[in-house]
Amino acid sequence: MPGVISYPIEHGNRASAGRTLRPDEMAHIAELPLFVGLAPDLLAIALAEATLLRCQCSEMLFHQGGHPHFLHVVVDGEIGMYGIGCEGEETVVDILKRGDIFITAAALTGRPYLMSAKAVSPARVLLLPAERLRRDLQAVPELAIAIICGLATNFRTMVREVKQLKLKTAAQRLGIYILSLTPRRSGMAVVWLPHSKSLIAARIGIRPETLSRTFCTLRDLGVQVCGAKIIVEDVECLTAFCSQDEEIM
Amino acid sequence: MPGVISYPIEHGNRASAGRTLRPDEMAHIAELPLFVGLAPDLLAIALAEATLLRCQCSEMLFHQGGHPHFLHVVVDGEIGMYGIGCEGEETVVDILKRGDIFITAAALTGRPYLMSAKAVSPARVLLLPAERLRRDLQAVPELAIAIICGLATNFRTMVREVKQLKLKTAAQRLGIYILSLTPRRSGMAVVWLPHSKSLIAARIGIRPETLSRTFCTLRDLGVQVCGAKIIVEDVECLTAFCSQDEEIM
DNA sequence: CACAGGCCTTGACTAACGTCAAGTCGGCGA
DNA sequence: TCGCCGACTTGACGTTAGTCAAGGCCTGTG
Repeated sequence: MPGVISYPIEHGNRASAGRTLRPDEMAHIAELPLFVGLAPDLLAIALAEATLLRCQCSEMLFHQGGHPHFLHVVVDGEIGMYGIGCEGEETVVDILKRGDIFITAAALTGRPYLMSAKAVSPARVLLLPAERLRRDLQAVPELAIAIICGLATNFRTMVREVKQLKLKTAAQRLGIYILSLTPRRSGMAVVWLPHSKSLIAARIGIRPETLSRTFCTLRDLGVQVCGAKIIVEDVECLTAFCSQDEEIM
Repeated sequence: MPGVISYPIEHGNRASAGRTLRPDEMAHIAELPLFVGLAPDLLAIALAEATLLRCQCSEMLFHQGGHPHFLHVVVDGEIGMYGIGCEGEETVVDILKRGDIFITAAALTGRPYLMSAKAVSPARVLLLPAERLRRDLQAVPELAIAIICGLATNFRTMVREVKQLKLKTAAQRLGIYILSLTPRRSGMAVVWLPHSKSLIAARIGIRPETLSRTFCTLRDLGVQVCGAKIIVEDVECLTAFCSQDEEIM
């Protein structure tokens, strides 16, 4: 598994993983969806033992199978969640961005990580000690509810993922991915791929070779590819091809 | 979509969905993992407006796209969670049994159902009004934590599902399914399929025809099929074939 | 400038799984 | 008992995506 086990340090398992927070960081963190609406004193409780981890691009945060000690929150940048197969095959289960909480499930239940995490851009990640958090949840109902909402959102993302994998073709999944990059609901759209094509391939569950070919398939539907720039001539046409109902898919 | 849209009543959307609880039912419900450890007075709060829904086999509980009004908890029997594609193709995302909570995510966030629910055996389902529950979560931290644990477990189930779909072949997924039916970790095992083969096929994401053929593939690994009875000659051999690490897969 | 190393693309081939169409088997009601 | 229906199996074939190999293109580096 090249590139995967070559990082010896698992931040998720280090007690001294990050630094304590500076005031400006504190302010930046208070604006995260998880914490907005939380009274300043409750925020202080929640962040009392929190630290901030700075990651370089492609740095591993932790490995599948390891044991969690922190709840992670993405403050900046993007984190890829990888599933690793028995022969070291990697697949990308999700790519998280600012505000997303991850491994809530592992951290709160004490079960081992089901996924590995790797920064796919330079990133900063807030670490909340799991044991402390479990106590805070009892004391701060608002925090518990925020965690529930985060977890609920993550759960729904996974359900969509399962449905897509079972009910859509590769071309449809790619189309859905492209559509997720544009706010436009009709007419023409120009989008830029935010990741390398191999990462996107792993994200939608195909090989890079297949991704190339799948882009060719979409060309007949008015999707032009030029490097990382994608021109969708008719968003509605692509939406129809993907049979995409945003709300429930 | 035969059999799916033919049930006009959506219990999930009816205010008078079930009956209030009898004492014996109350006791049966108090033993659910969601509620054990909850003090009797807190349990009374949580169940104050709860009702019990009795479902016949293959009765629809609600449809994908609908709007949730209740948190559902399986008290008895089994509930299939179905994803429905644009042409009416059905796939089974999960099959829930006693103790499992479902559509927590939809009920608590107020978003539409991502899945349809259908009883796959006669079943009883506890309905907790969503609005009431949201208030209770504030008042009863123990309840919030129980909900978090339930959601976390559900989330991890979905992550496993995604990893399996992306990293395992149909034969491996079937093997993993069979292994999930036996507590044995080595030697010989006899298991009985708890569902029809077409349901199992939808569960692991293949067609019924492919399931038949896949059973033939597993025969070479010492898996004998006789109706619903499955004999696994060597559990470890099958486990190795599936590259199955229970903990993290 | 040459060159190495990624990343992406393309082609030829293969494997896995789906589709369509019979056909079998067992259960159940008239 | 008969006949029907639904669930399952089997065969033939098609489609989709994976595999392997080669080559292009860009970028960073000596």
